[in-house]
Amino acid sequence: MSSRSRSARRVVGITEVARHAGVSPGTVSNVLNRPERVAEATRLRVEAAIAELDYVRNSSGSSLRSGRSASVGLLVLDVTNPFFTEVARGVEDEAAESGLAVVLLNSAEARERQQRNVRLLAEQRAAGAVVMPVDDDLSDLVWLSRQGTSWVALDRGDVAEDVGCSVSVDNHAGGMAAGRHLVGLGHEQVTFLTGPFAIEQVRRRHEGLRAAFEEAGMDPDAAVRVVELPLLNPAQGERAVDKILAGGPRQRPQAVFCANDQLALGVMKGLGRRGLRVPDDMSVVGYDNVDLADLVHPGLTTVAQPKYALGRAAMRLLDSELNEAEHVHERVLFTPELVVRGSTAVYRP
Amino acid sequence: MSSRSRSARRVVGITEVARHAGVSPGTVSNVLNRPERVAEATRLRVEAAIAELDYVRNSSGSSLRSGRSASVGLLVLDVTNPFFTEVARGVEDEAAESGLAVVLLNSAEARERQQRNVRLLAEQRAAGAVVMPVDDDLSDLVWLSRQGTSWVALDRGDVAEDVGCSVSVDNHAGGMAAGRHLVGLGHEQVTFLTGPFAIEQVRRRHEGLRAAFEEAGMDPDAAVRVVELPLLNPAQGERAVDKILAGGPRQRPQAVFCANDQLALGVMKGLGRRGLRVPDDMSVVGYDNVDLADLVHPGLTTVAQPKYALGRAAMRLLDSELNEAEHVHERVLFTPELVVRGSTAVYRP
DNA sequence: CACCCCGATTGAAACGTGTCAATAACTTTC
DNA sequence: GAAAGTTATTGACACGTTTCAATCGGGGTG
Repeated sequence: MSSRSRSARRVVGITEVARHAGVSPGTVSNVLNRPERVAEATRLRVEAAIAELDYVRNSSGSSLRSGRSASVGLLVLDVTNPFFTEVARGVEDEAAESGLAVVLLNSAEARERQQRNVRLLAEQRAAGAVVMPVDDDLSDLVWLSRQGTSWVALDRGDVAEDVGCSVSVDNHAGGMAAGRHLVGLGHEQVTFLTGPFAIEQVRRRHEGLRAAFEEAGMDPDAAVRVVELPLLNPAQGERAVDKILAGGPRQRPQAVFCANDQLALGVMKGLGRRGLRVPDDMSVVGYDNVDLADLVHPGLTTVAQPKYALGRAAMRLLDSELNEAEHVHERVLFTPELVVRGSTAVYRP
Repeated sequence: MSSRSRSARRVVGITEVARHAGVSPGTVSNVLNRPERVAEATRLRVEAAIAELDYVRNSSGSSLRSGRSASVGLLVLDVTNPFFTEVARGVEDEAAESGLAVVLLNSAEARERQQRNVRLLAEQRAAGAVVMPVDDDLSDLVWLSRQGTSWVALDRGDVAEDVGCSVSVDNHAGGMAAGRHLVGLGHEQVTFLTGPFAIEQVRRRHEGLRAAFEEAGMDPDAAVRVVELPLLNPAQGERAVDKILAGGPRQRPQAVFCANDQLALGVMKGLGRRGLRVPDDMSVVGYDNVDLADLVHPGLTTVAQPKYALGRAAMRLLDSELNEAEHVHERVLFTPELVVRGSTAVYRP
């Protein structure tokens, strides 16, 4: 005997419920969607039938009919990155309140996977999407809106307003906050450790950092050195320590500003392995304020992004775009905040 | 002028493609689903029409017709937990190879949300699901299979084989590995810091830990003390340090075994804040081997779970269940591995 | 009592796809 | 060149839902 019992009872549809309650399918549909239009007595009868037959609505039917499904996609760059998972929580909570289902899709930082996911959303006739694009090329998304699925870009402030909505954090301000903090501590030689400059966010952080030095009357070209890495993960950060220290103790920077906490944590580990102490021998600043920034020792000074709020705002924006008849694209900008912990200290030559 | 251009061109269907290519809709369907049945020439003609009209299939139509959708759900306990996100990667990669779309749903450790998500899967007529259940009560899942959606339980080895498939890691062996390690280092007083014992996994780890002491000829009741917490997160771990140290230096345990890395990292922080050094004053062992276990200082000794492999195996199992005509539920068990880092050391009274 | 009105319900049509039996076109064989 | 066989294509229908114009029934009004 097989252990599957699925075919025992065929899944029931709206018509069977209707027959069972002695009404027409249309009435059942009304009970489900606009209960106020149906008389108390019949409503109760239908609800009883629904319960008795254990009817569960078939969303394929609905969305076939309406042309749209009631779910929104959330395209994240990387499911394993804590930054994105916090954002996901925000999106989910807000969506739940609007009665929308969230399907989380992972682009794994790969353009080709993003494209596949966008296509999937189009095939499912998703109502909308919250997207963190893998790079500056938004043509996939433009195509998506032509297919009738609206979207909101997340963490990408440079989206033109005639293309789509966006919610992001002021990266220039973030870089500047970090820079001012380091300048205030007396640092004069800083390395900016970053991912590819093709990513707009890190470019802006870099500019902000330089602006802080300029503001203090220092020459940013002399003060800020850049080390560019292909990926923003801890292993890369650890390996990059060699490059940071290259040139011997003479030219060693006094502080490292990392484009991301993962990178910063890797750097801290790499420094420790080489016998350098943080912050005595070198200060380290991260970006994002992931949970673990507070767990390492010393705690990581970092630029905090309002991750959860970011997610909520994006979803709220999307929701209003879905409901407004005439929508004008909007741009929402959050301001990040520096969180000072133990990984930065006054520079003592 | 509105900035939305969506209604510019109605989304095209299979019939319009057919007309454009001068064939019947059925032929277009064949081109999409069984291209070998259609003659080369017509196939090319249809493909040209598809490209020209930028046709994208409507999955609502397909799944309405077939009764099942081509996507599988992945129900995780907590999107923010690195353990689950690694598993998610495994599931996604395997699913991509089988041509299945993965929708990731978050139960947020809440029974009520799990229920909502299960219902959502039923409404979408999902082909299957990989589920990490919130607790021992699997009635939601039994209901789900009655609705025709098969599932594989993840990380829950006690699922009866007549109920469903499961893929899990041997928690008893994991607890035992940690225990043997601590015994070997000479520890005689260990605290097991854990989440609710209602969770089967942590019960088994506890048993394994005790078994290791028993094996060494020691009395587990005397050697192992249990501190139970409501949740398994870093903040809880940090706060629990008070309980661990309660009773003064005399009765202080020599080591702490945590049911989870997050907890262990919190404990390490809490200990550091109280001026206790790891591993000199106390050894700490975690469970999971998340990325960050290797980034803190000292590195966290922990029981590694094959997270990615776990996800892949679960998805593979689900896929075979979906394709086999006669399926017999299966149970797959992985063995965890102890990773020794700097957080544990020989006990020196 | 005829009329109208109004709320509640119905019936039919449509959404886009997949299936399958039936047909058409074409090839081979004698 | 006709019959038999093979391959390619068609046409119609079903899936479950929603919508909307049409209908029904009952109560109030003139």
